[in-house]
Amino acid sequence: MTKENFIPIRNTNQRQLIFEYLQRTLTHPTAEQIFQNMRKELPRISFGTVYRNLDILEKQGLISTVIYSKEHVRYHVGPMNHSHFVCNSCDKVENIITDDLFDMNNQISRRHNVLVQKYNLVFYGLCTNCKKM
Amino acid sequence: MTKENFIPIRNTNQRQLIFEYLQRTLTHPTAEQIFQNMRKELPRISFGTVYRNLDILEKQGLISTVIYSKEHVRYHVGPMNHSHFVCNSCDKVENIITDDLFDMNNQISRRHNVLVQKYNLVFYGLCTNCKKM
DNA sequence: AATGCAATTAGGAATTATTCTTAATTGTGT
DNA sequence: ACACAATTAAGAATAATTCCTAATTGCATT
Repeated sequence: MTKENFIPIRNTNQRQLIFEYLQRTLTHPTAEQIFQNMRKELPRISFGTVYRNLDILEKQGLISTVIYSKEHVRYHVGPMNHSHFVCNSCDKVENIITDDLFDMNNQISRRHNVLVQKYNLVFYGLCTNCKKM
Repeated sequence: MTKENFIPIRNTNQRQLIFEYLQRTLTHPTAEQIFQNMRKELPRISFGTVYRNLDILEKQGLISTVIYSKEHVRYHVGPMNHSHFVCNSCDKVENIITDDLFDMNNQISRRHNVLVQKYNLVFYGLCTNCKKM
């Protein structure tokens, strides 16, 4: 990293609080939900600040994004170490342990001569409750 | 299927031509790209018609959608029998054969007591060309 | 502790993908 | 050929995200 293209990242209160909120929440909130929650602690926060900080936190590798649907991107702390199941009927989200796929990035990288940096795997269907009905 | 909730699907020229376009194209076009291409054959087609017909074709199981990014949903003919790799640098898309994951829907269904109907798996990274630079 | 400056912020406007509304058109069963 | 419901074109409406700008703030260096 040369001096010219090094852009320092400052520790701002907004970014710190957004990260702490993501750490303590168990759901995988949307940007809208994050914005609404941050307003409790930072009444003057803006949507732009939320989006910009989510991007920065993701670039730093501190959070991951999951694309569940075309309408909503979701965020959660830490790297992606599991997948998600979304119920088509009630929109509930479940975490899915997919250890068996752990080595997939390397496999695909080798097989296709590319560099896989991450993957996004989402299952859709009916959850335990909804499939009964 | 009872008589009351049976809604007949008519064979319209627009839907037929959209489907034929998807059959002959090798890329996985976005709704915008589909719209632009259809205008060559149907100069008066509207965006609403494209979206509505893509939904209908997907419900009929004739096409599938892939969510690559929060900006763009992509469409392609037939059921999802492969995954995709998207280059973070040049946005190129490659098809990835993932036969090994074929039984995944059933496995997850059993393990989590849900009904998995489909999955969406996208890999992100650097393609053969871009990783050289 | 004060200063300088670049990174960041709030606020709101702009953009973009998608959905909705409505009157006119068209496919299909009779 | 008719009737009627499904579909269409056209454009307005909605919603998620990005962009713009002037004001603010974190931090390195006095």
